[in-house]
Amino acid sequence: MDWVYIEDISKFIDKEVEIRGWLFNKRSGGGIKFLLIRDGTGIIQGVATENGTEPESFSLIDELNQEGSIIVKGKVREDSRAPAGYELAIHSIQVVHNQEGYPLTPKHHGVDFLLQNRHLWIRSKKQWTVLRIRAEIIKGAEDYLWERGFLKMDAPIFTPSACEGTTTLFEVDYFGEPVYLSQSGQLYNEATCMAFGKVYCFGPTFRAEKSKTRRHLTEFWMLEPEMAYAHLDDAIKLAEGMVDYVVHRVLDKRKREFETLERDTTHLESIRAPFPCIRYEEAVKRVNELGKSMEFGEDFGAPEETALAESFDSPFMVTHFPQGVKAFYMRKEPGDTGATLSFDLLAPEGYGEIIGGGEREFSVEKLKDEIKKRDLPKDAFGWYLDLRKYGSVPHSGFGLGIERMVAWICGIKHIRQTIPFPRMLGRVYP
RNA sequence: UCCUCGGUAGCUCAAAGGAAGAGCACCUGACUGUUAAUCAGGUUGUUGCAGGUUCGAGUCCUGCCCGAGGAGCCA
Repeated sequence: MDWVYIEDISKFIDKEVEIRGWLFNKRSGGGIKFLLIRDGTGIIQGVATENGTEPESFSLIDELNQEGSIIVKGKVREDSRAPAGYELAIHSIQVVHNQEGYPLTPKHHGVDFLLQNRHLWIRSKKQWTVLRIRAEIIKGAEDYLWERGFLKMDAPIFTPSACEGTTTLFEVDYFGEPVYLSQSGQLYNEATCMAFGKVYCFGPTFRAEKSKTRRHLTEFWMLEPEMAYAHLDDAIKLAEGMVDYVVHRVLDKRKREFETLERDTTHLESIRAPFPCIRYEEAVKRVNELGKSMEFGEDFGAPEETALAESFDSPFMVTHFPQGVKAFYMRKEPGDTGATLSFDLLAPEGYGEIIGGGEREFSVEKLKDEIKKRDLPKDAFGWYLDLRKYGSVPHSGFGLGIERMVAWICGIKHIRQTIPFPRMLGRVYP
């Protein structure tokens, strides 16, 4: 008898199969018992009857508890009364492990309780679904880059100093020396892209900001491509092309998951690159027209960003931010406008900034000036300045926040549900 | 760091100064097509911690702890 996975069950109609999984829920109707069995790839309803099931297995069902691990043998059949259209006529059940008292009952629970039980919560339908979509989003984004000749070059997590200087860092004792957990792979990407042309890194990044909102984690995953000999326009094209590709691929490959989430995907389906693109000055003007007040030179606050995003029905870009709101390595716009060759890509529906990027400063003198102006520790940037001393070229790239992307695509309000184990202010368990 | 809200049974919540309750989970029983199954019965308490006011505090006051939403900052 073949051990099969539930996601493949439609290929085994009228066949005898074995499913190895866990009891998701059960209902009993006297002489007939319904088991919802999950195996990590899906959920199927198993039906046990007095006539069709071994007597020992049949009576054993009464003692089975939620999330007990079981190996079930039976025959697959189509039945419109079953939740997924297929069900398993159970012949026998082998109990691998059974224990009562599973904390997460199929009822409502509070946020704190669920987060304390995150290691179990990820078994529940909605969390499981979101994390499957997350995996597909990551694979899609990486495939998109590989198909375009990008190589994955991992950036270090221990770093000697800040990439952007302004945000708070987690300090770690490194054999007596202070080092910091990476807040971006950006600077290292610039080195690897001068060696390999087109690269990306994908890893966790850490921000010790005391942010307590639905858009923030202290540990989140960022996908950062970087291209040598590329300008702002090239980075923008890559970013919007990637978002377009990933959205449609996920809609195509994870249709069933979106049905489970009851996510209305009509606006996602209509997304087509290129996206609307406005300069920072225009965005500020627009925000003020929308009734939020905002000065030129400021970055967008959350309410301003949301108002702006609501005036578009697709993802859109804001370009040429002033120097003050962007990192020291962002290249200045030629012609002394005070703007940088930068862009943010914002998701609609109030999900905010999911991509930030631009063209990097490649003149060693201008970069030195900027480091001095911002009072950054210049010794730590020696190697970085070397990149401009030896074979410096224009180069561009961006960083994509995976969790915000997942939240937007899944229509999830809080980013904590878009990563298996969220790290937040005051929460590092489990 | 600041603002707002909250902490009562394993879970979700009610009890507006006067006998601590309900639903779910769990246990017992009924039911051969259930969809968070349903129905009947049963078990479940240091009301976050410390102090105060009062004849009497889950309820009012003070301090602390923990959590949630938001701001700033950011992806």
